[in-house]
Amino acid sequence: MKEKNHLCDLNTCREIGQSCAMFNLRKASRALTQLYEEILKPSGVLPTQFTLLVVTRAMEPVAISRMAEVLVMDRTTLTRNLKPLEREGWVSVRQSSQDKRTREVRLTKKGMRRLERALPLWREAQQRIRTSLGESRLDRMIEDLTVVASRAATI
Amino acid sequence: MKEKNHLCDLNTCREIGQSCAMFNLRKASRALTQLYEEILKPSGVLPTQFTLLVVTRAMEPVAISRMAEVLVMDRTTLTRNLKPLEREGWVSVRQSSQDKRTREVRLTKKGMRRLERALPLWREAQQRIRTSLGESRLDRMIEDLTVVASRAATI
DNA sequence: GGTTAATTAGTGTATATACACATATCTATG
DNA sequence: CATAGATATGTGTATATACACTAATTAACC
Repeated sequence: MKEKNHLCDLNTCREIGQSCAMFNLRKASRALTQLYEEILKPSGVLPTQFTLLVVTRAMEPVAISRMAEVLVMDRTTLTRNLKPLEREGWVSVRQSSQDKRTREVRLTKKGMRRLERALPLWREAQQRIRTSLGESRLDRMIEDLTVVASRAATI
Repeated sequence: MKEKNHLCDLNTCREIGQSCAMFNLRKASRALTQLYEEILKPSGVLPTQFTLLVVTRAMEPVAISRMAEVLVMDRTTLTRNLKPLEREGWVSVRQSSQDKRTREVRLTKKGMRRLERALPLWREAQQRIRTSLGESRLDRMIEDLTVVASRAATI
């Protein structure tokens, strides 16, 4: 008997480490983020910042809430994540003329140049993980991740 | 021509948002973490804290570096993530008697009780995403994530 | 046995994340 | 058109994350 009285006996906890979706997702996220961070380093752009530059470019001009929605990121988190980019002058965040509540994010020329500098490095990082995992497996995983992101937000 | 002169033309940036492994992994990670956080809330245990309790339980007594390695987490991050758990009295972190450099993490009785309280909620969260995705798909994804975590750390 | 290497860990600083709460603006309704 | 409800945003606070640097201890080598 011993341990078996507990919900969280040893075997259970070892099993959780291998089966928990959240744990494994966060772990992989840390690992991959570190890889991208290292490769992106020469460009002076951090992983999240690269993402924000790309999404800004793809959606500009875009309201903070709308952008946060696409990123599945809390609105207030995005506000704060944009600060370093504003400070560097890579993006501008200005009040909309139509709706004075809304603040619109845009990529600046400087931000565009920085993104151009980071892009080849991103390709390198992407290629490395792609080669290591195999194309079909990576594509499959990204598809799964997309589903998780949309489901988790609505379940 | 117009935009095509840039490496980061519109279509490229839109494509990156859909194909970047890092972006999609982080996005899914945020989404799933929010789901688990909401469900775990009544237990007073945050997602990362739940993970630390489980891993501590599975490995105790365990050195910080060893635990960080398993978590694919920077050692200094783990040191700081353990602080709230120490403050709550859920884990103890004490110098090893064998090696005075090493500090060993252990689950306390209080931590065990808290973990017992959180476990049913974790099962609920796990079940929800499992049902939503389908067992085989979730298992497959977790397998892929495990490979990513180990590969990314060594590439 | 003493000096150097390697190992283990913490701090300073900066970014990333989100909840609770507060503020400003807009829209719809009477 | 005044006001109530909805919408868009920012701040305070706490946790999560990692790099650069530093300190202490151990192991290895001569």
